[in-house]
Amino acid sequence: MATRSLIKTRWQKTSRDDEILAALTRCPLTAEEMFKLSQTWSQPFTSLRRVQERMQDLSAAGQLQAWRYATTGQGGARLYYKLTLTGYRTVMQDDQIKPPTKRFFHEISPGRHRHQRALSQFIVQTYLAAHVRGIKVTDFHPENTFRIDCGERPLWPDARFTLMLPNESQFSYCVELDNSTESVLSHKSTDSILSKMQRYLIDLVAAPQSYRVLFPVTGSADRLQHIVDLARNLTDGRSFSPFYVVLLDDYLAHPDAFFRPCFHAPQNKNISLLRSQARQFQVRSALLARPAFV
DNA sequence: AAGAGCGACGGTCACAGGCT
DNA sequence: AGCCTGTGACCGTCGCTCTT
Repeated sequence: MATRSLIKTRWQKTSRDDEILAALTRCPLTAEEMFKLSQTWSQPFTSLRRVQERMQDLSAAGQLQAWRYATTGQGGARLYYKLTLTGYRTVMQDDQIKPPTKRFFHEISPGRHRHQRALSQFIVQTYLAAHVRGIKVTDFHPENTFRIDCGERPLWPDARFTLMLPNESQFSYCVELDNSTESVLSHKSTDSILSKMQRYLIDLVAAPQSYRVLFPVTGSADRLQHIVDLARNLTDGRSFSPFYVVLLDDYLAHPDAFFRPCFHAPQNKNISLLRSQARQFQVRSALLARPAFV
């Protein structure tokens, strides 16, 4: 038998290791989240235990590093894994490449744990939802790596990605995870939801490729309603709004998340993201010459 | 104390590649 | 062809840590 100490000193990369490393370029993940995500791979893991073991082996090989989430759930604190610089260079196949952000390989500060956990769950679910419908997720930008210049201060979405449907139509999204830590309506704060929506609307007028902004909400249904109401006020009188709001728990509840009526937009309650968007896409194509917003 | 996550360890099985 | 070796996947158990 191959002992673990041998693996530590002589690590051999498998195709599954490539998937693990690639997944961690998108966001930090726990073993449980990696197990879920692996169901979209050609060789899914068959047990959580095995995922933990492999992540441990990769850590011993210097490819990953683990820290504990300050959880409030039952049982011990979960580990979350991030790439090391070595691991990042392995997956990018470039031994000179620089980190995408300053803190990309650093421990997450405790104040960000809830936000990060929710964002990672959202991203994993997005890949699962795409997988069950044969949709490809392309052009993925992790948190703080996609800059949108608009107005006096740039926007840095929590994630940015494109969905490519089997019929080759494409939809792009920015993600703004709402942890109820920012005020919804504040004309002073540049981090308020209002300020972000205004800046997205400015950018969408000039953007060469249209996109939607998703607001997964970890808080209450009231919070969700406040955000939907704000979007309605901002886009009142227009045929559609680029903002889609969803309770994170609803989004995570079923693998077919894109086609379940769990999203809320100013013009409609309980709609599915892709069914409604595919319809809008046809309308938009016909009216492309007309400016869309503001 | 109970429950959950995880590290460490020892084991089996399958497969690939090298050697005789 | 048969054997040996190395490796990855997988399984079960034990003990530790942490939270409720």
